[in-house]
Amino acid sequence: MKMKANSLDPVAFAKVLADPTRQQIMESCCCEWRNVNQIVAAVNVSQPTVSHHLAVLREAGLVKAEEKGKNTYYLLNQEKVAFCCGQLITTFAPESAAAEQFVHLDQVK
Amino acid sequence: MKMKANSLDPVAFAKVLADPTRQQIMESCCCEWRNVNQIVAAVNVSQPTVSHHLAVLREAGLVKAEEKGKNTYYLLNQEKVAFCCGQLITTFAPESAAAEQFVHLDQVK
DNA sequence: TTTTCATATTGACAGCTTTCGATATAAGTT
DNA sequence: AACTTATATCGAAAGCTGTCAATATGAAAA
Repeated sequence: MKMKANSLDPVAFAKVLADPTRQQIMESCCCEWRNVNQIVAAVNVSQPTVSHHLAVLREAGLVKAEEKGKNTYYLLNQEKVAFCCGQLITTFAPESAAAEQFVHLDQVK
Repeated sequence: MKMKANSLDPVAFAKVLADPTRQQIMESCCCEWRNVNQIVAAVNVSQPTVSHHLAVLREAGLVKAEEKGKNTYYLLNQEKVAFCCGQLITTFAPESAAAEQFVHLDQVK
């Protein structure tokens, strides 16, 4: 059974998501590897601000980073997002229809 | 088809969740109606602080409130939580296994 | 109607967060 | 080696947020 090293508690997860710029960044690297300049072009803030947000996302394990020459490419960690959302649902919507899908996560609290 | 009056965008939803006290409050009224004193007893902050957080949750539509004599009872809106988590999943984990369950939400963006 | 109890509101303060310009770092280019 | 390009880090300013004590409100109890 695979050991899940870097988990992310529901408060920390929500804090990361609780910013519009960060959500824009997440969308922009959701499904394709994007370098910082591409992300800067997609959101309306300065390059240092984007780097700051990427650091937050990196530290939370919500994006994967890959250096390639001069560039650093980022990709959203969709599986981690899904896992954290599953945590939220089992905790705060345990009796909802949606919760059934996540029962197997078997929260240890 | 039922019109969904008060939606909640993903940033606003995350902001509400992005506080440990608020998550504790949500847990304490997740599955049973609780009055403010009961909630105060369950979390380690003052009564005004709890009232403040309950106001935030109320304004977001994430709790239902019911006055009964001197007391006000609160209950977490699990379906709304589930819906918002579904939004997060379809937006930020669209290629995950979990996303398939939420496809029917058919995001209008 | 006075008192008590439950909850909400107000005002203030401390700490955190977002943002930026300036600068550092470090890799490729000339 | 000097220059450019890509990204990260630093330091500071502005605004937001959580918290509390004090107080207001409003309903039931005495």
